[in-house]
Amino acid sequence: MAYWLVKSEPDEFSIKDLKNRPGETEHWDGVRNYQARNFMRDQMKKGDTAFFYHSNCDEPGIAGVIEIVREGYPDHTAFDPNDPHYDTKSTPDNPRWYMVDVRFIREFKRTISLKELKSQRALKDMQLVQRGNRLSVMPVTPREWKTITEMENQPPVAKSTMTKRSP
DNA sequence: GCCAACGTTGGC
DNA sequence: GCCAACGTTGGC
Repeated sequence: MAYWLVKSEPDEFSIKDLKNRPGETEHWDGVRNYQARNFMRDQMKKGDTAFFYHSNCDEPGIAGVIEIVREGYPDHTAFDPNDPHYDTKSTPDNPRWYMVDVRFIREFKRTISLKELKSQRALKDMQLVQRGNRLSVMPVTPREWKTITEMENQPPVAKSTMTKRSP
């Protein structure tokens, strides 16, 4: 089983929104980047798990875990002229964009913030924390996965607060 | 095939 | 809202 990370803006679609969907399942549509598409179309497998990352919000970071329940198939939102992700170059006969179906597994007890991920030496090579990274679907190594899931149970304590004295 | 212009992402 | 870092587009 492979590990992944997928990004979504919580104002548009959050991990809570996924949990509230029928069957806690939804298709991951709207990806319009070739590298991300290739991952979904070619490499994501049923049973793979992924981190649900909240981007472009107050506290960017990983909010929980989801599972791939259906492998890559054409993203029909690209065929819909009324959809914001409509693409005239994608047709049912020759689809350009793909999506997968995902199911909610669990929400982390706390969001593991991007800031915290960046501060972890073990994650310094992770694609997510590299400068200028904009990819919305990316692989996560088993080691990175383990590191991050363990971080959930180790609430970050800022050094500045550790040295503070009680009044 | 080069590259400038443009559009988007996403942290801050 | 700003802007750096990208990806895409299209003229040549």
